[in-house]
Amino acid sequence: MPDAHDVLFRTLADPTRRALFERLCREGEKTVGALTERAGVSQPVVSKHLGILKQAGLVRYRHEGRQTHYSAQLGALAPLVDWTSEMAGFWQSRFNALEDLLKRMDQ
Amino acid sequence: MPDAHDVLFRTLADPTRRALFERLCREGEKTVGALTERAGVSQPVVSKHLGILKQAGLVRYRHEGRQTHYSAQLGALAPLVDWTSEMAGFWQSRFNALEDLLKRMDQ
DNA sequence: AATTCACATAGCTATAGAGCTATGCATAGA
DNA sequence: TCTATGCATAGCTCTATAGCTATGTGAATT
Repeated sequence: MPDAHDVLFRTLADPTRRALFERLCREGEKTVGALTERAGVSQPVVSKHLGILKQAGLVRYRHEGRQTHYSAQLGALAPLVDWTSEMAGFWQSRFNALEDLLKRMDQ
Repeated sequence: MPDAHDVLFRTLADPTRRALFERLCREGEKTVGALTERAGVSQPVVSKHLGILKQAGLVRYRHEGRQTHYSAQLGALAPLVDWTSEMAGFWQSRFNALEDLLKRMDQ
């Protein structure tokens, strides 16, 4: 079973899907129809991508009559943020370790 | 042609490839042989993934005799950080520190 | 009640790419 | 020079999935 990073990276790796998420982040809540207009793909494809984004926790929806309004769920990006910070942290600590070593050798 | 985000997300979406990058971040420079030992896939597959990571700018290598030493190139994560920051505007402050760090360390 | 509309689901095709084995190409060592 | 080693490349197979059209479902409209 894939971990949280896996789901997020895989979900956001598709350009069409990421573009949908970006639009929801930038422009706020949108209906499926509104998203389909500028998505460059058919409505079923948009629905499918939204379903995948939903499963990843990146979006949520709200029914209003026969329309479905989707919106971004930004909190879901946290694992991605953490992962990136962690990688940067390891890098930095090794850099510092090297600095310390060089300082000690300098004496 | 795919943009920088596309390349990064696609490159890091594969678990095997991301694990290789993580190991290089955590443990520093490694030879292909050392990476292959714990990768769970064959050596050619490791080489292929390293090639893709290289193309994405996430790693670099150095030849030493018949060995190739790979290491993480963390600066390449900057576009990912930027994208995330942009999407999650209200987390911006939490990320400025990391962004600055990456900028200073980017070679 | 019948029709139209908004979206979801089903089922299919085609392609991308992750894995394998076999082999090539240097370099190190005998 | 001949063999062994470390890695890269070639060529293949197989699975995952992004896209499509057709159809289902439920709400609004007449």
